[in-house]
Amino acid sequence: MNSPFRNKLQRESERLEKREALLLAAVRMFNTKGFFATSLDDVAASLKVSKPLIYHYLGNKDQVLLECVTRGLEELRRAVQDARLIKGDGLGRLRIFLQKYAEIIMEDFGRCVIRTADEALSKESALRFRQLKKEIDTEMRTLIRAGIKDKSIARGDVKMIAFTLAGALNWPARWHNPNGKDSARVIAADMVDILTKGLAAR
Amino acid sequence: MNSPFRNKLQRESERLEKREALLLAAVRMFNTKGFFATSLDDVAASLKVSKPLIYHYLGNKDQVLLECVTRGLEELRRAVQDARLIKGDGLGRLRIFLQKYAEIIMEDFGRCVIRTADEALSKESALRFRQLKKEIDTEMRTLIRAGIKDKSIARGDVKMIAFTLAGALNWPARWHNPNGKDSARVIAADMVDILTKGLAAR
DNA sequence: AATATCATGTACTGGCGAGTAGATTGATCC
DNA sequence: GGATCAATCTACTCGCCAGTACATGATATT
Repeated sequence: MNSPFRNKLQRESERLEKREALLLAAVRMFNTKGFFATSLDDVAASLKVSKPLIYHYLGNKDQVLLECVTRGLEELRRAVQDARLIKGDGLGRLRIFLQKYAEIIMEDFGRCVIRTADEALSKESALRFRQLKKEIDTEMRTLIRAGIKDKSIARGDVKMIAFTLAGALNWPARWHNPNGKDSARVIAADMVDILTKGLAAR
Repeated sequence: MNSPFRNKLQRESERLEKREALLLAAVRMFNTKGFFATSLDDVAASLKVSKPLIYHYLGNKDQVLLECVTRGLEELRRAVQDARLIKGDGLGRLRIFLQKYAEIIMEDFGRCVIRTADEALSKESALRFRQLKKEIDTEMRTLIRAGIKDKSIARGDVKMIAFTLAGALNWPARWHNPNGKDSARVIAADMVDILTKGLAAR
């Protein structure tokens, strides 16, 4: 059951669990109070441990933030790659992706991606951060182009389309309350619908 | 011409000019480096003056930021109020507003409104900040509702429509380079078009 | 001419927070 | 059973930066 003696595997997984808990506490605090207004002492205190423990498990503040955003971007990349494998026309595939994208953006790590500005990271980390974001953007544009090609998406400037969509879907990272009653899924679906059909009455 | 002797009026206007220059230097630096990464010493140094001068003309850091965002929000409010006076159907009026909104968001003070998170301000200032934003949001929703009523805008959840539009139009505050070749007007027009017509081919 | 007001600078204080040194305890390994 | 390693703490250093005290020269006011 719950013996105080652990074998190697248990210790390993316990370590990971602690690491995870620290990272999660950090990202949540970054999201609610903002990166600069959050001290590592705060994060540590919220779990009733001391700051050096964060350095032990996660490294310095820059590394912590980089890992947070990398996780978020990893999820987004998975989403975009999944979308490519789906059957259906370009618009359909894009819609699936957008839905997933918006949902991720309302989760802990995804939200952090949006709320994090380059200045928060060290030069090298910021570079990496931009690279990863660029990847997502590129993939997204590919999806849009495919839709235009198969005529399911209206012709237009692909870059502007991508920015417009991303902007709209990123915004919930700022206002959505994860503890509120509005489900991320419904919000995402609503937004995707508005974006797909447009404002104008048909 | 340029005598070293000034009369009262000239002194007054010179004072305002200096104040303005300081505020502009501040908001630009906030926008490029981020509020927290910008020290008032930095701002002062960029104009080759000393920090206490900023306190003399503008007050403390919180007041500086509050004035920046208030200016941006003031412009936005003017835009929304102008839109109400225009002739035409709801969609037409909304489009005019959205265009103007996006353009403001790509200017110094407008951009600052979007880039500023509540945590950057003192409690009281943040409260005021939220109030002003709320006003814009309310007005915007009124515009949308009018469009739905006169059937120029497709039916839908007004709140979600407002958020989606605002999100899309806010995003350039993060990526648009004011020194780049892309004109704010064209970008704004493109985005408004995409949002109005939607992705789906007709 | 004396005095108040404004513009501006130099030089300081005080606090916060990132990051580190080093101690302690306990478990693991040989 | 000593040597190593992991987990954790306390207690520091050091630099940055908001904000202030105070000086000084210039103008304006009467």
